[in-house]
Amino acid sequence: MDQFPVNLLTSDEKRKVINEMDFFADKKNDDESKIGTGDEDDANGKDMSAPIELDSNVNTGLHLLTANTSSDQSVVDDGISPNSEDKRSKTEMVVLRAEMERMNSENRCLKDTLNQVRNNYNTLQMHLMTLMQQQERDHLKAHDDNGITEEHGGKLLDGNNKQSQNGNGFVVPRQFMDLGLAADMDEPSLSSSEGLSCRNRSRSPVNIINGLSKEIGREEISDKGSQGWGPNKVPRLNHSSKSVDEAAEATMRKARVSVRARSEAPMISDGCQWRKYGQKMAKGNPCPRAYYRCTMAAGCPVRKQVQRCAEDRTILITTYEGNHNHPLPPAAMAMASTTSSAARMLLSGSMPSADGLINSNFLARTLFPCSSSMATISASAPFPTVTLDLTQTPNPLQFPRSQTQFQIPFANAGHSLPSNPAALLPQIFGQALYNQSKFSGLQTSQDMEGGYQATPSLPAAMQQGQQNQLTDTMNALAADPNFTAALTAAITSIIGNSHPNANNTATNVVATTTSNNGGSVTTSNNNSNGNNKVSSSSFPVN
DNA sequence: CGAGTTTGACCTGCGC
DNA sequence: GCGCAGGTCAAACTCG
Repeated sequence: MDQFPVNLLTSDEKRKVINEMDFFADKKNDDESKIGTGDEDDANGKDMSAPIELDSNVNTGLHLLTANTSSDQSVVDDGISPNSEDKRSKTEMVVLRAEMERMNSENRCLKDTLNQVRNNYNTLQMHLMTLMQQQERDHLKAHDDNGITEEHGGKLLDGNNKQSQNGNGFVVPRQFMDLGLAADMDEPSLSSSEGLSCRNRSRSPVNIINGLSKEIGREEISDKGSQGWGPNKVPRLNHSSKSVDEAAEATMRKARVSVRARSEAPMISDGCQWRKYGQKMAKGNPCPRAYYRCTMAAGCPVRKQVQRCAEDRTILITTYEGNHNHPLPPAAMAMASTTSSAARMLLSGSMPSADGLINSNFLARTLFPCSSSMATISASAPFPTVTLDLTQTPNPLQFPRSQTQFQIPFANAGHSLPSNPAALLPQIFGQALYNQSKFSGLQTSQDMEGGYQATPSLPAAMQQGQQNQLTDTMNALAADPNFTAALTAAITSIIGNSHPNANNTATNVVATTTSNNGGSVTTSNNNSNGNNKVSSSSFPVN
């Protein structure tokens, strides 16, 4: 392994030892694999599993290499042979120290990567909101200018247009960028004045809410916001003292994320615990609509409605509202972050305006760049609603390469869809946002603490190809089946060390088996919260 | 016995 | 003001 190149050097070249170990380790692996300690030049994941072996093999390896081997080593042996035990142990110390250093740097690198992915996601999400608002303004301006700039943005906003291709021939969600973002498209840096001004124009949550109230033309921050959803009656009675945060939350609760998925099961498993509090016959649908409330924490405002589609009763429509007020297990976080992100994006885009259709296509392309029909936004609904249609299973081959790789962790069980189809959504969200960053050249992490260093000795190259390396890193990570578990553990440690329901929920998800037969997602749920009983008896389906 | 479900009554907003 | 529809409440009920 890494000790091999060290043997080529004498003790007074220790400094070079450390440097060269990282560079030559991979190339030397082929030779080393014959000895039995080497790994292929694979991703970091394999290296990460190596240290234990390495520690126990260091001495042996050194001896083998110095004493037993072949012509390549003879020269080295000549150099080392006069050494005393002392010198040899020093060399081993150097090896071990360097190895530890390398491991530390890898750990740091992985941490940085994780942090960067997370920060990128958040930053891009913020930026996306800003861009949507700017796009809306630009579009309105284009309307005022009687179509002068329509070619730039308007035509591409056509809901039926296809993915545009750039000069390189790869498919780019061009609409995404053309929504008032031409400048950013050309200038691959957010540090441009355009980007800064764009950023400066971002609305605070308060402004978003205020704007929404005006744009929607009705009092979104009305008493009703908390009226219906409050698990207790306190908000109902406390009208005048509503804080801005409460108002914001009320507005957020207005936004809905609807997930359509084929499922014979009465309810999709999303990692949360729900309690049914009502059922109603909805107009125009022979199937009753069930109302559930999140019971993972007292007072959690999140509700969901579950209803079969009237046209195709194999389709289950689950509509989420609100944000959880408690830590979530990873499985639940998937859906929670999805609904939260979608709601935020939705609310920042003033759906009910005339631009609803535009933003609908915009978000649809964002979510599902290869399908224009998988995500729609209803501007006519009483509340702004994002509908994510998972019944039209996208062909994984149609996804951009990196996007497909985001499904890899879920495909471990041999399915092309995750056990919880909705769990795929945040990946899509994140990937879509990441795609935007790639295509628009957003660089949001240069100012991160310590920067992103995949290779400690290549700091300059990192700035240049940060996104590419991030892509590579993420691809490598995604290809590693251990990454999901590691990421889950990391996220879990971030959002809260011990959530009482984490294990339970995770178990539920694991117990949920999903098969994907020609786009039909069949879910059998072994979860023990009793929702199956409710729903199976409630829905006149099956 | 507690947790969860069922179901009719009730509340609220909206359109006419 | 009235009726309708969506949403919630809460007592009764079921189940393990």
